[in-house]
Amino acid sequence: MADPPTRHRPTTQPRGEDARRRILDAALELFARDGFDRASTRDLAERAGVNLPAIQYYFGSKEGLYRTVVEEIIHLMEARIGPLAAHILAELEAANPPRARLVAMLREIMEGVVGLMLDDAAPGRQVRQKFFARMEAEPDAAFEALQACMIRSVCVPCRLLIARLTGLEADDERVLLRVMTTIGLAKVFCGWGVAGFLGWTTIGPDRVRIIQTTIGDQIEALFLHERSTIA
Amino acid sequence: MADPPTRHRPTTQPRGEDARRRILDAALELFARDGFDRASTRDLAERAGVNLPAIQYYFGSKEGLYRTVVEEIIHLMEARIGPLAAHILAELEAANPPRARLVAMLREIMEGVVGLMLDDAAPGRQVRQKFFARMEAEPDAAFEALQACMIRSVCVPCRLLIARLTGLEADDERVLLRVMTTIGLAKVFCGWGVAGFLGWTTIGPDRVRIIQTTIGDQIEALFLHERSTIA
DNA sequence: GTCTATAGTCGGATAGAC
DNA sequence: GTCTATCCGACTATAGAC
Repeated sequence: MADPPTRHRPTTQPRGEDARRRILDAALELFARDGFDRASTRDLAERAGVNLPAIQYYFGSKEGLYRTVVEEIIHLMEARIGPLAAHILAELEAANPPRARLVAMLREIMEGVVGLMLDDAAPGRQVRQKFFARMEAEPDAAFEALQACMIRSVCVPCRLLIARLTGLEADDERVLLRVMTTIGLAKVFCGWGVAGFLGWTTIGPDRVRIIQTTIGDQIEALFLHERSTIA
Repeated sequence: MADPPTRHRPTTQPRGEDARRRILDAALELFARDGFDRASTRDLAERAGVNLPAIQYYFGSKEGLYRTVVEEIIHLMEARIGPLAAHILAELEAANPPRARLVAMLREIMEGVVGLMLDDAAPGRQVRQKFFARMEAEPDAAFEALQACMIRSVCVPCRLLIARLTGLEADDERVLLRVMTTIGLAKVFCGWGVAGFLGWTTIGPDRVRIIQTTIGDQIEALFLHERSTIA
């Protein structure tokens, strides 16, 4: 998995850019479905409607293509939940929001995560879910950036919010543990279980809303009252 | 690592079973670390201290060895949390336990799961965690049995308990959603984040206890009061 | 039962024509 | 930039001696 920096030619030619795009789309789907190893470059080229060497030409190597795919996922994540995280950090630094507002922000960020993961939009929900699952199974070098993105956009704001809500220091172990469980409330819905266990074949915007409400309500139940300071 | 020179002489008595066992141990570790595809039979044979064809001899094929490894994991799970699940089901059928008892049982089963996953005992915690993560990433045929085991031992009891606690039917969608979030409370600790995010290098019995308490306390906060009937 | 040697296959990468 | 044909390494599995 660690080849030297290849000569990776991202030239922006009209005809080339189209082939490049098609390879990227096919790779996103195939890597998610089969994983890095099982996805063969032959199958990939066929699906993309290009010839085999095109992969080496545009991305240097199979792994170069893989890294590019992961980077695309990261950009999607960053664009969707990055601004929200930044806003929360700014608001926390500028003022000392009341308890209800802190809980609302916590709700917002966790609902944002599942909204992003379960949204049946462009690159396909199942693809994203598979990629997300693989991130945990294979602590790949390419995935470290994705993990870092999640920590920056989700864990850090979540941690600061819970520190305020519990009245503990941000690096207190109890805060970290509650960050984990709070994330867990939403994270279960990012795995296989959503379709399988709930018996849902599709997840429309209405069902996303139901899940978000479920998570949000429980966050309120856990944090809205002062009692939670003890835990 | 290497056994003392006392029985260095291969008298070919239990030699077959011994080799089989060593292959199985090496496979458990290697499949967890590298996954099915990346783990090569050559590496495996070397680590197990046997020759290459021994794998075909004892397990028929690489995939046969893989299935056997997964079955071992399933047996471990079944032995640890199966009896608890059976007991809960029996108690629910025989009587109508008070609210506090229902919550206690819910606590017990979720704490049992993380206890099993994080216990630094025999086959190694990290191995189990990796296998668990892979189960989600690769909906393998061999893993379906493991998923079925988890549903039978965790999801079903959890579902019945939450149905009683909320006063809803067991197949109500709201019950299923709360089963998901409740499992989520514990499931986050079965992934990579435990060591990484919490900054722990090892997880001793004391830390397992802390995690269990965290989860249990929040289950109580969510279910102990009648308010939860609304969600 | 154990081992050496090898068969047969597949997949990633490359050379070089167009 | 695109393609055909090919190389080469790695892998699983097996044949057959001991």
